[in-house]
Amino acid sequence: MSKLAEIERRCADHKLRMTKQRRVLLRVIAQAKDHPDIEKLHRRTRFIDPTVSLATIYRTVRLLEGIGVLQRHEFTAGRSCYEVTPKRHHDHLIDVESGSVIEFRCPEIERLQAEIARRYGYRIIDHRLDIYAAPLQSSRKRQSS
Amino acid sequence: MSKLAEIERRCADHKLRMTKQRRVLLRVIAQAKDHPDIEKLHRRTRFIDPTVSLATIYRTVRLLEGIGVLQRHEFTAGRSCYEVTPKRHHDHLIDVESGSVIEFRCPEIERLQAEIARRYGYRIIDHRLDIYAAPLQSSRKRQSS
DNA sequence: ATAAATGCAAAATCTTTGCTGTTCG
DNA sequence: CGAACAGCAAAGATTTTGCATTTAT
Repeated sequence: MSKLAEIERRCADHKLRMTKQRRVLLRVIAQAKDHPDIEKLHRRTRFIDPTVSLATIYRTVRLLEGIGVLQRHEFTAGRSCYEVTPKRHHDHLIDVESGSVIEFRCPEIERLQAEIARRYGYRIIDHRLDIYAAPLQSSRKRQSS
Repeated sequence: MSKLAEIERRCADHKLRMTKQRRVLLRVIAQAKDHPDIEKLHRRTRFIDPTVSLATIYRTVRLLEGIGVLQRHEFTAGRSCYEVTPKRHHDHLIDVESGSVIEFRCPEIERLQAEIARRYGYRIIDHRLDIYAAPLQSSRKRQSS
């Protein structure tokens, strides 16, 4: 099942009406390989259908976050960006020079977090681990390790 | 050396002028036991000296962040809050019911992060680990474990 | 048919900034 | 004295919302 079809099914499950604007936005979201912010989503959506308004992007993204289709991040202060909620959780390493984002998993860190929460008498609802880092060989082509 | 005196010294080191408004704000900052946002800082400062303006809070907080006296956090979207940069780094567990914040340290997690960054060819500039959690016995007095 | 969704513009929030007058050093 | 700082109000930036109209089911 394609990512797009899967998202559309989840929208249907939640009784969201499939308008033409939403169809376009969902397509943009499903195709995104990065973590676009609202402005990017709007631009990409408009490229396909210039009539889609900014307000609709905001409203729809908010809905999608509400039903768990999208996940919001705040890599830079005062501006949210989004990704389709991944099947398996991952955290993010943000390249402070290029702004690009690397996704990584570390079950060991997850385990330690749960342990910490438990120690204080809590259960984890959510967590966010963002690593801001600079390439070891700055401003050069990076060689593969 | 008191926390306040220490902060004032660091301001002097950076050639910041010690105005009456700053003196009051620094006192508020040094006394804070929580992670106040701009509005709280303004309110507390005004309580001591009602003439201090919001713009001054913003400008001074920004300066203080710049010289490393303050650290900014974004526990809730679209609103920054601050704490005096701690001597030893720690992360945060946010109680999603009360909004209160628990500070914790986990060197093991730090180590794993550094390892991850290195694996991808990066060195860590900064990182943020916020755990959002609910108390195990919700809405009750928590007993010590 | 009707409840939901859209577009537009206005409003709401949070933060920054231009300007003028004041103050620290 | 001169550069830095303060207050105020206006401007920016991002996000939300009221309202009239359109659309999916």
